Amino acid sequence: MSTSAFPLSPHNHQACMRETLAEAEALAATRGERLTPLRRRVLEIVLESHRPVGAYDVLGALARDGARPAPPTVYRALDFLRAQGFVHRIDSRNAFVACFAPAKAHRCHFLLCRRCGRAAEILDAALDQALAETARQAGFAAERETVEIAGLCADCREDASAGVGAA
Amino acid sequence: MSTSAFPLSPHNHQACMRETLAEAEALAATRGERLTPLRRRVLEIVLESHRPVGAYDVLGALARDGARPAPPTVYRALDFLRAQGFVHRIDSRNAFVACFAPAKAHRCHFLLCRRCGRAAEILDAALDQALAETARQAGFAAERETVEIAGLCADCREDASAGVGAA
DNA sequence: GCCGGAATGTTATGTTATAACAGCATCATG
DNA sequence: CATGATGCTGTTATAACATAACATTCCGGC
Ligand SMILES: [Zn+2]
Ligand SMILES: [Zn+2]
Ligand SMILES: [Zn+2]
Ligand SMILES: [Zn+2]
Repeated sequence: MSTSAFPLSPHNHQACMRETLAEAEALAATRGERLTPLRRRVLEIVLESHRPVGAYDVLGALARDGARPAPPTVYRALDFLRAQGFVHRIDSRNAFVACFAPAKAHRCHFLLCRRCGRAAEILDAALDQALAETARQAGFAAERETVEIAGLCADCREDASAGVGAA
Repeated sequence: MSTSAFPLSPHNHQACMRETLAEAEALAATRGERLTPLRRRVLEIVLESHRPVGAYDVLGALARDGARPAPPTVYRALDFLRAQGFVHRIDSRNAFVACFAPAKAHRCHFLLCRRCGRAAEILDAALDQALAETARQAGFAAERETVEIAGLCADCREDASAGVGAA
């Protein structure tokens, strides 16, 4: 289970998916929540990459499965997965990304690479602290945070400086 | 010109608007950019409150003026105003808010009150620092940041704890 | 088997945003 | 003044994202 800074470039993503899915199933069972076939399938679809996917991308993937669900079906599944913390929403992209550490309570802060498209969850106590302190100073009671830093990830910076231009 | 933490509850907003608009005009002139009547009017509309407004709200306001522009007209004006830093986008709300300190270079970080609806720009060096450090540690080259903290502002916390329920 | 609640299906519509091209204003230049 | 370049705005159409409202089905408990 990779909780590290940026999703390790060459990692065994099959195992990464499998483990995360198992973790989600265990959590749902513990909580008495029902990870139904549809919800599980939607989670699989979102887990397939570390890139945010749109709700209509999920819809398309389900359609290729043979089912032809309408948008509400997908949004409901995503709502459930979000409520369970299995999936997060990327506000700046109107898209959804899987959480690869759903068991660990955390705030949802992201690095978004504009080149490779990957979204990495940040787990940084100093940042959490700074955000909390900012709110405190303003007398503001924070309830939810959207923190999304867009730019170039380390891998893509290297590629770019090496003059490589992949499609 | 109020650059302070949360837009001071009882402030002279007419003056606040007027000064900010003048500042924007001066900046545009300095930069050789054209703050046309349409763009200026859109800025006025967004300046009318410290609350984020949707593009279609702006469209509605323009319609009430008598013109009946189509969406692209509004989005183009908003794009211009954003490029000039006169307006910021609130990603978590698909809405736009005026910048009341357009002359000052700054990152766009917001406090969003769910009760009064106001958006306050945060100018906090420690937070900027923490975000920069987070990116640096990941080897990430940050280009744009979305930082939006939603919750209850100080005024609204007081009102709530006083049991007051304003419309 | 029957009931009740949860999940999903279905239809329709609402909301946000952009592509593509047409027309017009403004301004420098000859 | 004509001319053309540029940039702003208008217009039409459509794409992309999201939800309301109601029907149906599934599934466990009785
Ligand atoms: Zn992986
Ligand atoms: Zn990258
Ligand atoms: Zn004001
Ligand atoms: Zn408030």
